[in-house]
Amino acid sequence: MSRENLPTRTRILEATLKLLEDGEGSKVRMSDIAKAANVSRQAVYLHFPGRADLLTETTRYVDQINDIDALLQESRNASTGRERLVAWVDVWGNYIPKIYGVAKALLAMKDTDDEALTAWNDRMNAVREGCEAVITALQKDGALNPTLTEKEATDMLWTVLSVRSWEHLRQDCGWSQETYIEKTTIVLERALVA
Amino acid sequence: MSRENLPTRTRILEATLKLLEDGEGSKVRMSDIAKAANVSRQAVYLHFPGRADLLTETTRYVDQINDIDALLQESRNASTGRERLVAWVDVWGNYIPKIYGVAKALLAMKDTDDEALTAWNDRMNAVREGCEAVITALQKDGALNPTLTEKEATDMLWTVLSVRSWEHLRQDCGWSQETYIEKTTIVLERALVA
DNA sequence: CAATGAACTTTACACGATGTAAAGTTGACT
DNA sequence: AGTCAACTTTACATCGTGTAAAGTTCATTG
Repeated sequence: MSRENLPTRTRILEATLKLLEDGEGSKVRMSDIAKAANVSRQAVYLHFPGRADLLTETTRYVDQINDIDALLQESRNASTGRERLVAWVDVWGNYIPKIYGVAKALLAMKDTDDEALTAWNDRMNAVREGCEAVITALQKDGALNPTLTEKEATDMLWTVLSVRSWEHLRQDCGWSQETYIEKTTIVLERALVA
Repeated sequence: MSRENLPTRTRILEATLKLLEDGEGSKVRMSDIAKAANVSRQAVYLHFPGRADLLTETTRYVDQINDIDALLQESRNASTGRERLVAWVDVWGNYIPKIYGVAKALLAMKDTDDEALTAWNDRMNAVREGCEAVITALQKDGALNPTLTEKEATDMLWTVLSVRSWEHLRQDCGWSQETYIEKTTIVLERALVA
């Protein structure tokens, strides 16, 4: 296993990621992560100040692995606003499953832990900017639903594309990822495009 | 204060409700509730087996106070499917703020506590039935967006009207309750009505 | 070749929250 | 006076996070 040769810090991040990904709602504890990374529980605290930091570093790790910047760039290439909306739903909507495990853990922490809250808000504001860019493009085309302001449209897009909505549709409603992308796109087009 | 004369069980429920309502994300503990109800912490366990039970009983208490059954009935009076959609968004959308405090606490527990999960699912399935009735009415009128099946439309409506979406729009986006109702209605009409 | 130092392990403990257990208090009703 | 129900008080078990400090291992370097 190549895993044994990785530096400890990386092994901890990988272990965290793995446990959060296939852990079905089961609460992942620091000791679980340590065990999975083959280090002592204390070693985890040697590399990360606390649980919140570990989780936020893990999201960064995921972003790095998936080269999120390149993905985001992709959706900016579309020419019309409408195409850009479709591309954005595709890019972000298909990225959610990759971060879901960590996101869920972070979301659960943000009610009690300030650092987790800040970390989560930072990431979600980045998503909001993506949404805003789409709406601006639509507006420029004169293709924005006139009953919504740009802010309202951005917020609505942001909400429908939130991790919570994805979770609801995929887990509680049993939708496949394909259906999620397809139907969400349809609904958003009708809702936002004039 | 009339509060002093109420039976202990009710006083505990009221205290729980109050704390969850104005507690700004602050975690409400059993001891906080006991203190607010003017009883010992142990007395709470005398009336409710545990935290999860207390929270679910509190939601029932809220439903009772607000006579939810009457409210739900109201939205069934509309004649056309479209009117029914609008009425439903109005009724349920305006009910969410009343349960939000308790809902949030229950949502936070459902990841770790099975009883909380069951209680929450029960309540949300009732909401889904409301959504389903709206979509069925739309379909009967031949007014349902033909690119969505009845199930998909129901799920989508359910998702947009979820507590999480309300939370996102009202807290994270800073929308007023009026804007929430108004814009959500507009978006859902465009998305679901042919 | 010893000495140093970095990276871990081991052991132990403090803290906060839920929940359990059991003995003591109070007041009404019989 | 005695009993019962509805509490209070005190104490303790459990779990997970986080802190503290001493001990081990091993590679580097003077």
